[in-house]
Amino acid sequence: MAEPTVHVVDDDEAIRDSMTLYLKSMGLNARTYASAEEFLAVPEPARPSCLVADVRMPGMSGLELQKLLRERGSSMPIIFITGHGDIVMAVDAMKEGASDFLEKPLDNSLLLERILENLEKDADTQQKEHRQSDAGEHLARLTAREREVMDLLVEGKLNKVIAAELGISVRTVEAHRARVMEKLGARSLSDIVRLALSAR
Amino acid sequence: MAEPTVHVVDDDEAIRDSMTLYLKSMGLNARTYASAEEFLAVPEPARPSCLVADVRMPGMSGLELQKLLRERGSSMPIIFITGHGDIVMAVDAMKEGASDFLEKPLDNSLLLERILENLEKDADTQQKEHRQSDAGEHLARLTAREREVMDLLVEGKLNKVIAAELGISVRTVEAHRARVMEKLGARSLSDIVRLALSAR
DNA sequence: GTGTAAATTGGTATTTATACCTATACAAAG
DNA sequence: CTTTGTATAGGTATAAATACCAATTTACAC
Repeated sequence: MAEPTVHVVDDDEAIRDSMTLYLKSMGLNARTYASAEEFLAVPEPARPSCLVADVRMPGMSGLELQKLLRERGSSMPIIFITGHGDIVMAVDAMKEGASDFLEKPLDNSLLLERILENLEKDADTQQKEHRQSDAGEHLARLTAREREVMDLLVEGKLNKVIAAELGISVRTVEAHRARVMEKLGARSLSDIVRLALSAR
Repeated sequence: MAEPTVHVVDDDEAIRDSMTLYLKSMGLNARTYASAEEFLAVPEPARPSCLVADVRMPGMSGLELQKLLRERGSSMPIIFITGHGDIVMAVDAMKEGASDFLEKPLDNSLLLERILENLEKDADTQQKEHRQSDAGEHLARLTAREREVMDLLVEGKLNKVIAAELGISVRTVEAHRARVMEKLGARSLSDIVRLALSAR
């Protein structure tokens, strides 16, 4: 597993510096960005990661950054920090999937605790996503016809039923079925079913 | 599906009355409770339901009520309302799985909107939970031996392999397998696999 | 056009699973 | 003691899947 990293996005240089100093003193990898735009400009960080972002910043706000990341499909945990937040803002952020919402002035040990929680959670998330994308890649290797046959197979239909539904011979279904098993590295029907279910 | 119902828990009678009046005028079923204790005293409400609870109340607080319900395994959506809340309180509630956190004075149309969202979401949740408990009940009907056979079956093993592993004849495995299919109402192996996976 | 991947179909033999049937042994519950 | 449920095992016949083999057609890219 890659080195866990904390990504700090805040327009206030003093905060960036002190936070980085603190996190590094606690043995954590930390990177800083002066704006949401700067964070988005770098290649997607390796996981497990945790984003610590100010809500109010010149340019793109922390909440807009969150929205963009989620649309982009990133599930990176986000801890918001704010000097002048209110309940509505906090609740909205949480509903959009923020992990936490802390007020300045920051309690460093509290922040660290939350960061560690989220790094751990993200490691699990990453594993799960990895399994899913593995399954997805395997499925992507199937041709359209093979995929059709597999879907019907997963529904529990017999080769002869599949053949009838697709208007082809049982022999052809058998051929496709064998190819599906081979491409997916499955040794039994239950492997196929599990793979199909885990991929969605 | 049962009638969707809103459960209002607030110690302020004026708020209970006005909210009930409003919700009923909008065609919703509403029940009121003067305290968390009173809500807990009644039998668990039918779903889909949505709980609207004040945070600060004499006796048990709204947040304590939420904690208790979650421990009890209830997934009922909860909308908190509060007159003197702060960010920490709201964030904690959201992290514990609250659906929303609104401040008094309440905007009735906003509240209604959130309630409707949550009733809809709860209908889905209920369906999902129903399927899961169905699966669980079916599995509970199996004898220990049948369950053993089923587990190996789900792992993709052939009858003869199962027979060897359990030290019994293939015939017996076939008998158990047939009983499993019958008890679970499964028409194919993939039904079994799906059921086994959805039950955990 | 030529080549490649995909989809299609067939033969044969073997292995598995299924659908019926019956039957014995044992333990717990009535 | 009898009944019920469970686990065990077998017979027979059919249906289905698998493991090998080989072949034709079609569509798309180079």
